[in-house]
Amino acid sequence: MKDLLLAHINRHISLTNVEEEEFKGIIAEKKVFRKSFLIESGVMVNELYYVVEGCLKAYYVDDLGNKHILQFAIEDWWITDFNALHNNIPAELYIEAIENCTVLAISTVALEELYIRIPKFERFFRILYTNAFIALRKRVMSSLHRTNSIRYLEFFERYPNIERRVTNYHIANYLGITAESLCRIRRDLGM
Amino acid sequence: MKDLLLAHINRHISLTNVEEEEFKGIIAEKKVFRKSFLIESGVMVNELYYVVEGCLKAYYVDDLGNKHILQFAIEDWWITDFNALHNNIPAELYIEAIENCTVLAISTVALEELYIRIPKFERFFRILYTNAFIALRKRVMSSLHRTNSIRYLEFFERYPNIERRVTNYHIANYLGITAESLCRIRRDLGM
DNA sequence: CGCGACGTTGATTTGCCTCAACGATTGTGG
DNA sequence: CCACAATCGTTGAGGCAAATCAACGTCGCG
Repeated sequence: MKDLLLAHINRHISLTNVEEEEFKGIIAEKKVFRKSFLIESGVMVNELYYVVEGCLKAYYVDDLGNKHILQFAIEDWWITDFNALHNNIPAELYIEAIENCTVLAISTVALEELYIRIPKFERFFRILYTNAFIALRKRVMSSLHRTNSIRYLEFFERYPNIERRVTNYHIANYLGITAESLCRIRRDLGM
Repeated sequence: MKDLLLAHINRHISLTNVEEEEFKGIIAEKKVFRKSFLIESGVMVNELYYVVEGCLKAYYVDDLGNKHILQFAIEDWWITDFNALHNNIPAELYIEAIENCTVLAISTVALEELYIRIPKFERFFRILYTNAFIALRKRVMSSLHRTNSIRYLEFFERYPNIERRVTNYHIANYLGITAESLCRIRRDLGM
């Protein structure tokens, strides 16, 4: 269970057995059932989540009550309300399970202490956030300057394993277009 | 000159005089004149740039030859082709000076060595990339789910000091809309 | 001076949203 | 296990916001 996460981490840094054990001490397994929430708007956030199994979505609700999906997460992905977590402000996002999930929760307070004892973790998260930043820049390029049809195809390249696990409505929402438009795009693409 | 950068870094970590001197050793001052390039598409990238003075833009050119501005940078901002830098692939972006600039160049090879000697820098860049990631998520939310008029106003909140330094054409391009549309938005807002 | 970059306005087109309807599928409670 | 409700995918009609295309005045610069 926690080994999946350790393998993920060891792709970027090398941990000794002692360090692995110490890290295991600050992570806790959580089950989240379909339609229930890991984070709800307004709460304080102090954990980062790594998905071991299942599928979740992060969305916010605007002034008009419309939901907007910002991120999906499946196995081997990270999710939380990063803005709330790092700036110690109440969550703006809802993080809801689309399937029954198993996640590993990491308390940032414990993580901060760990950074001091084992700076290698600082390195790991530097690399992780750098990669996340780069991936988001690609998404900005895609969302601003490409047709919706191409953006739909790019979605599948980026999330090849999500297609059958979320509805088209979800994908349309993530792309910022209506479900009807997405349906017509799919028709025109012969899908 | 380099003190501006050290002050920037010391907002997140505390460096001793010795560490500051060591860091100064891996940064080099560069002048970039208006309309000249810090990075051009196709070249290999091995430096990160901190802007001491001036204004630059990062853009890419699509298959149809259209430019798309991804980022501006002014004093106290960082800029480079992060994807090319971190994945050791040729640059996709052009980084061009809009004004005559002074930047500080940090070689990532030297930086990697510094991370090992002084892990505090790993911490600094972890925090820097985390903040950049969070800021980009806000931009994604803005670009996908808000009207162009609101996005234009949000641009000024985010870049309050850029308004008089770049043309409306640049801003429109950054927002992914046409200059004509932006002009009409400005008219309707009474600007 | 003359050229090019920039900002602005108008006319037309177009892609997407909105609203509405309906069949298929899934889920749920009696 | 069936009946009914909710969700999902799909299609059509109509409208709107922004793109496109075109034109023109202003400004700064070589």
